[in-house]
Amino acid sequence: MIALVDCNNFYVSCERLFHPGAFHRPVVVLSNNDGCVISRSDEAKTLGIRMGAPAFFMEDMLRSHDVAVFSSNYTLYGSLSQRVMQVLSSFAPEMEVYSIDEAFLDLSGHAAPGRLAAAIRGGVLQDVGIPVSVGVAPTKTLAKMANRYVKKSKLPEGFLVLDSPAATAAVLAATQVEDIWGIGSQYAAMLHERGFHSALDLSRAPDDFARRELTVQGLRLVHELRGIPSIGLEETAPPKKAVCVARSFGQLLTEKDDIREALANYAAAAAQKLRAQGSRATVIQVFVQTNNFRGQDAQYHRSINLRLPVPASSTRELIHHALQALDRIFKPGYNYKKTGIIAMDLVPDSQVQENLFASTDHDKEKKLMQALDGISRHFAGKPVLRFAVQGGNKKWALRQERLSPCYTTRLHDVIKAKTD
DNA sequence: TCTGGGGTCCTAGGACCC
DNA sequence: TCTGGGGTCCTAGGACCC
Repeated sequence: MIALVDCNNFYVSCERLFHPGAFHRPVVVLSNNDGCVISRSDEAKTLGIRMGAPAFFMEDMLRSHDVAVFSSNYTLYGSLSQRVMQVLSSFAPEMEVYSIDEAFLDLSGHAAPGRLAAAIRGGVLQDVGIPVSVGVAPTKTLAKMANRYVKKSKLPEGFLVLDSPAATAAVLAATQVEDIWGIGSQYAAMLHERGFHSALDLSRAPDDFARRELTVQGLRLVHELRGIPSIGLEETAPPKKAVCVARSFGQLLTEKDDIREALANYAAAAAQKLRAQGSRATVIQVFVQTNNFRGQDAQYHRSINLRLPVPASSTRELIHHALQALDRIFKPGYNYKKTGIIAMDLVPDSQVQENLFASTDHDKEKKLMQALDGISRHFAGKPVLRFAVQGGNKKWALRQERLSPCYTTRLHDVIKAKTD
C-alpha cells in the first residue's frame, strides 16, 4: 500500500504557526507581486475566495471579512517543508518527496495501515505543528484520490484507507474525472463529451481508448484507477533538466536598462541554482513579455535560444550571454511586464567538454564563483556581492507588502519570547 | 509507370502538475 | 495601479543519415 501525505493549506498553515491570531479566521497567502491567491484557509474557502483569484479585485471583500493576508515567503515554507519531510521519513524508509507539501510513502509490510496513517498525522502535528491528511491505497493515483476525499469530505479522522473493492469503488464514483491526478481541464472536457463523467467510468474505459486519447500516461492512469500499480515511487529525485528564473515586475517597465538590470539578477540567481546542484547549462533561453491583461497596450512576446560556447554555471558568463540575448529580442516602445531565463540541456559539472578555442579561463572562473558562493553562505545565502550590471535601481522589484519574517532561517527574525 | 526501410535528432506545441 | 513561478512528459513533423 502507498500513502500520500499532504499538508492542509500548507502556506496558510505555515503562517498560522507564527501568527496565532490567524487561527479561526480566514487567511490567504498571495503569489509573487501580491498578485493572486495561492493558498486559502478553510474559512477563506467558505467565503468563496477562489484559487488564483486576483487580489486587487477583492480588496474591499478581504477587509470587510477581516481576512488575514500574507505575501508568500518561500524561505519560510521551504524550511518548514524540510521539517515535515524529516518526520515523515521516520515512518517509512521508502518515500518520494513529490512537492513542497506532499510525499508518497511506501507502507508495504505494514499490517495496519490505518493505525500508521493516524500515527503519521499525529506525529507531524506534534513535531512541526502542521496538520496533514493521509490517503492510503494500492496505487499512487488512488492514494491521491483517497487523500482528496479526506479533505473534501472533511473526514474527522484525517485519513482514509482504500483496502477493499467496495471502498475503492465508492470513492471512484464520488470523484469527477477533472479531479483525478493527471486529468486537466482539456482532457476532462473531452472525457465528459465521450460519456466518462466519474473516475469509476474512466476506470472502465477500454485500454485502446485511453492509449489513443490520453497518451501512454493516460493508459497508466487508467490502470492505476483499477488498482494496478503503474507509476513507480521515485525515491531519489532525478537531476533537473532545466532551471528557470522568471518574474513579473512590480510595475511595467519601458526602459531597456531597467529590464537589463532585472534580467542580470535573474541570470545570477539561475547561475547560483546551477552551481548548487553541480550542473552547467549548454543552452539558455531568454524571453521578454508585455502584459496580456492590458488590452489597451500593444503586445510583444519573444524568446530566443542561445547555445553557449562552453557549458557554464558562472554568474559572470550567464549574465553576459543573457544580456546578449536580450539585445537581440528587445524592441523599444512596449510596456514590459516580465522577463526570464531558462538554463537548459544541463550537464554535470564534472563532464564538461572544454572548448580549445574559448577565451574564458574556466579555472579562474570556478575559483571566483567558489569565493562568491562562500561569502554569500556567510550571509545566509543573501547575494551580498553582486556584479555592477545587477544594479541597485530595483524598479523591477517585486511587490511584497505583507511579508512575514523568516522565523526559522534568519537569526535576526527569530521570535523573541521575552524582551528586556 | 515504377519510387525502400529503418533509424536518430531536433523543435514546437500541447497537456499536465504543484 | 494591481492577474505567479517552476517544472515534467508526450507527440508530431521535419531534417538528415545509411
